[in-house]
Amino acid sequence: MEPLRADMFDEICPSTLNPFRFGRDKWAALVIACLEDGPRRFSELRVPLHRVTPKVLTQSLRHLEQDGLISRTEYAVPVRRVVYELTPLGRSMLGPIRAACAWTADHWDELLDAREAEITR
Amino acid sequence: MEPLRADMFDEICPSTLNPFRFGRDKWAALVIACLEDGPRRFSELRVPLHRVTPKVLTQSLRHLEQDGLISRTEYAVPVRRVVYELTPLGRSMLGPIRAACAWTADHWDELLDAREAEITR
DNA sequence: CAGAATCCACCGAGATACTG
DNA sequence: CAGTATCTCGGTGGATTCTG
Repeated sequence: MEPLRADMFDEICPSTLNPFRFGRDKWAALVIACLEDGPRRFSELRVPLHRVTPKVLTQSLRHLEQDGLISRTEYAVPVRRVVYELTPLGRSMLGPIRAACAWTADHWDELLDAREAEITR
Repeated sequence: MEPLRADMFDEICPSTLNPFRFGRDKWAALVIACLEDGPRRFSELRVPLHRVTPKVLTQSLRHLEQDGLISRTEYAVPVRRVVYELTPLGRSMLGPIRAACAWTADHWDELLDAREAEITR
């Protein structure tokens, strides 16, 4: 599994232009995206989510856990490690999420146009 | 086109249990649902959305309009009427929305269980 | 009828600093 | 390493009252 890139969410995410939201809070969708390829450690998640403070990231992870979408596993040896992973329930969300993302990609220009027309009005 | 029922969204909507959200604000998804079958007047929308104050409903409608998802048309005769309608862009969202709603319906019990397990912990 | 104006409470989110 | 503890601030959503 490849490491997550630091610029994974630069520029566009999260944008208010996107009319779809997943999870309870602002960063939930990005966390889910990070976990698509497999389990990740807290510090691994912090790389692409470097604009999120640890407090807020923890909050988001707790919410996802409370909703049964991710699981949290703690190891003490050889060093302290906490691993987050999509549950089967969380993984089953990926289908509708992909449908929504495809729609957004297809209509991004229209969304942009609508917002820009509003500004110049 | 049938009138919208007053109990259309009673009981469950909007629930924090649902991990999908459409539009920018709390009520956007319900407005879209109301417009699925065709154009509706402001006062028609107020029937199923009776728990939403007119100010907040107007806000939500304005947001949807700014995002190009609905259109607003005003008539003065014979009486004042303002009609809201899904744009083609808004209508094209219905596909992914249905996918998300189907997922939620399929996994509602699991979502409920996860939240309840959290409470008793 | 279709809102606008005003005021207010809450909560999500961020900054900063600290810890088992 | 993986978080907590405070504090703060702004924005969303709601109650109430008023209007072209």
